Amino acid sequence: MIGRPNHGTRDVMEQDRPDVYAPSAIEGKWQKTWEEHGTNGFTPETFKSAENPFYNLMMFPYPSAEGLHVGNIYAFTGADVHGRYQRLIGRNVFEPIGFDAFGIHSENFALKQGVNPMDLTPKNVANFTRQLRRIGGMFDWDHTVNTSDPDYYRWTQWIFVQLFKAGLAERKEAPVNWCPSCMTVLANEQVLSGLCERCDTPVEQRHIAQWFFRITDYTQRLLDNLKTIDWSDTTLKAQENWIGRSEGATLEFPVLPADEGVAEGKEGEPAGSPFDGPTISVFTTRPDTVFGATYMVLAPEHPLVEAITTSDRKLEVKAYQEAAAKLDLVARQKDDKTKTGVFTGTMCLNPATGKPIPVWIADYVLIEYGTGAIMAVPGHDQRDFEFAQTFGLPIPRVVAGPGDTADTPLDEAYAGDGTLVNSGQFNGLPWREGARDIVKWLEGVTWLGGKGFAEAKVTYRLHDWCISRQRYWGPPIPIIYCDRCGPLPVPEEDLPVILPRLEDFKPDDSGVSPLARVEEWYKTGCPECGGEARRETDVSDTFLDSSWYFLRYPSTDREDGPMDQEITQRWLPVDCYIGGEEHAVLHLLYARFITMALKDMGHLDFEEPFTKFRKHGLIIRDGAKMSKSKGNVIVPDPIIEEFGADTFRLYLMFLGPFSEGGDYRDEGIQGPYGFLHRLFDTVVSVIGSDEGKQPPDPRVEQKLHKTIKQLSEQVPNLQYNTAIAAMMEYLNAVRTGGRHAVRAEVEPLVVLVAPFAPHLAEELWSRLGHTESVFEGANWPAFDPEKAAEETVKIAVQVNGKLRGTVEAPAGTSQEEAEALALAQENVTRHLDGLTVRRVIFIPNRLLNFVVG
RNA sequence: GCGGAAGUGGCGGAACUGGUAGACGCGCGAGAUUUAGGAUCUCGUGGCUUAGGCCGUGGGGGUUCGAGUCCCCCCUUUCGCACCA
Repeated sequence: MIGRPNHGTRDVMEQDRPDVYAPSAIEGKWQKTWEEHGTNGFTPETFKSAENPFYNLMMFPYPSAEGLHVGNIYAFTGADVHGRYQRLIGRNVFEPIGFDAFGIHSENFALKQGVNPMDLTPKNVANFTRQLRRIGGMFDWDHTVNTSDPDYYRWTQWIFVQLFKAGLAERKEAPVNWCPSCMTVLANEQVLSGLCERCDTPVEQRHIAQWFFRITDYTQRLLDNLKTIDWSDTTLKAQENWIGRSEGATLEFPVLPADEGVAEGKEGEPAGSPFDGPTISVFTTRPDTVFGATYMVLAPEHPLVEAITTSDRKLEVKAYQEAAAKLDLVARQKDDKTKTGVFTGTMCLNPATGKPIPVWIADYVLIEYGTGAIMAVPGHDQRDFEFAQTFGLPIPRVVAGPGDTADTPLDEAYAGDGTLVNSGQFNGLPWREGARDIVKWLEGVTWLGGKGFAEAKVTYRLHDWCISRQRYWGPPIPIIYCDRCGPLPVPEEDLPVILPRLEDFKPDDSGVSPLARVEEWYKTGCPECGGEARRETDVSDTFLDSSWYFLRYPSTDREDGPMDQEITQRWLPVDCYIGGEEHAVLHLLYARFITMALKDMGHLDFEEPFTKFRKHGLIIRDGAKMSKSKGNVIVPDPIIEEFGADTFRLYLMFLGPFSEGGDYRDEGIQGPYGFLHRLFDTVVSVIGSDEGKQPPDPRVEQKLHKTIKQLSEQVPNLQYNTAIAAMMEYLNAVRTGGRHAVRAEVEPLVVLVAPFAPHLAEELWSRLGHTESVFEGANWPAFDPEKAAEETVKIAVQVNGKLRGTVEAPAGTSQEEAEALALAQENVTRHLDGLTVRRVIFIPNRLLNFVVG
């Protein structure tokens, strides 16, 4: 009777047969109802006054021309199940969706197709909207955003202006990552192992004046707050690593004048007094090893290089600097690259030993970390060791590991625990104490106005956020340059600065945006003096668009400000955010920073935007990530057409643990499809034949309460795959042996399945005689612990830990009774025959183990 | 190198604080029903087996009455960061 639909045709034929499950008819009907009456039960009034608000957020998609892919649907379905569950337990759930439509993705695609992103984007958004409705999400279509809409980016620009006014946006010339293929600068976060995140082109270093957000002012807070938010562990770890706190010290190494020869000081006392020349600052996490610093290295780009290079070395140093500049980051960062470098001709004093040491430049020292200079301790740092070996520099030991003496030779750097040796008065100290004491000592060794040679210091890996992009498809940075008044923010009443329509929006290698080619656009008047001025022509990073979209959703009606105070207070921060791990350090970090900054400026009263964050896994197919090049991409539309959105949703959630992802197999969808069929048949079968008079079968009822209990624990924790398995098991129990189900057995199951298969649940709920939506009229069923309790249990009987039988007994059977029952079994007694029982282990209701010898 | 996750049937995956390994589903086998079916229903399905058992959760040790689960060593896969001083 129930046929596998052949691409919908069968389904259409069966639309007139009310006893047959016809997914597309049912889903069409309910989607229409939701469209007419709203998906989530809100009116504009109840939205403002929701008593039990739950903000359920998912990561908004970039609307590609290909349409929604399975990964999107997987993520949105998992989040939607969570939202629908929250609704069934009585929360007022706000579940918005929007479009991250600005950015290089869209622009590159438009370039490739030879179309304008202004034309392409609305088409893509319309297609996404259609698909999102088709999968049955509980999306709030009255509160949607599109980052490329002037009504939205007006406020993106407003945020830029606020940051500028707060001193958190600054323009500085800095070495930046330049992607020669995308022809734009990239944030550090967008460079992966020296390659452009987007196109895998090796990234070059360029010096361009750029706008930066001072996220580093917030480093410690971004780190400390991680302890206060409920996020997936791996995501917290990734943020912690990215922020990269290192504790150590900066040490000062006085530069010896080139012509004064070498004046050795006494050990432990810097030579010369008082010293008044320049010093080289280095950052180290191992100040305890300073006695082993036998040379210094500056990054080739270090500003002191030119000043300290002796005249005889100038040519060689210059050549090295140029060679280093040419190397792209990939080549420079190769692990197995042999160490190169040149001597500057200058010596420094090691402030601990008082001895002169040579200053080199080498590309293994990076300008952007620490001070761009290091003290090299070849005995205890492998990179320094390799360098010292290459250039024949001394490699003394200053830390002795277990079993080492001060003279144990080193055949590689020793970076482990140990005690200090060859370190003057600090010999014998464990290295940690040594580090502390040496810093304290060098702090006290002063020269030049009392400044010491050391200072305890914390360094972070996190850099300021470069947000300028020399591209077209983004919000213009709202800044005006006036020769007289300097860079000024666009007055707030003049926002938005509209992105003009350009027919030629192709980026070029000039280091400026295509907007710089449009004189009538960038020429403007100075907001201060009214004189001739020029707009900033760069646009801002896409990640700025997405750093605050969740703040806008509830306030999309508001036209005179980015956020409505009252609504924001009611709905934010976000109760639960579900998204992919790939944004663990990009989007999630920026969103936290922007939220903190807005809080400090008085626009928000909280500083962490996402109270709870859960990452979802990845759907793979044939053991690999879906990609066009591998040809293993699943196009969702035909599958939804064939099996229905409910089946597709259920299948995706059933594939594996939601947090881990799953392996998509085409045939696997038959399982959930059959389950929904059987559910439909079973529920339909109780209508008319049983109007709630018949009591449920006691065994089925017990199973029902166990199932409710299990789902009530697992669904809120996103453990969907096992929750679905439990529902299948329950339905199997209801149908065991072809028995006839009764209403009380199946009605609660309709509610349990509703978050996963909302259309079918609505249909069955209505057929059961209810007039309201299941999400309005039904409550998540409660379970009765007494009814969920097992009445009889199977106790495993073991002899010496090996299973020899099981006994069935009432729950709570005593050890004596259980033993008696077990000893009545021939298979048990046979194994005890002729042996002494030394001990009996009894775990009530579970296990009985005879220990014999 | 640093940081994290994971190795269980033919496959995806279950297994709470150590307590009957393989739930649920796919696939496969047998049968029923059907004009037919890639539909539905029933039963079976880790391996070996002398049919009593034996062996089985990446490998090797250990703790325990009992280990997928705890401890030690190793192997593999995978993700994030990475010449970060």
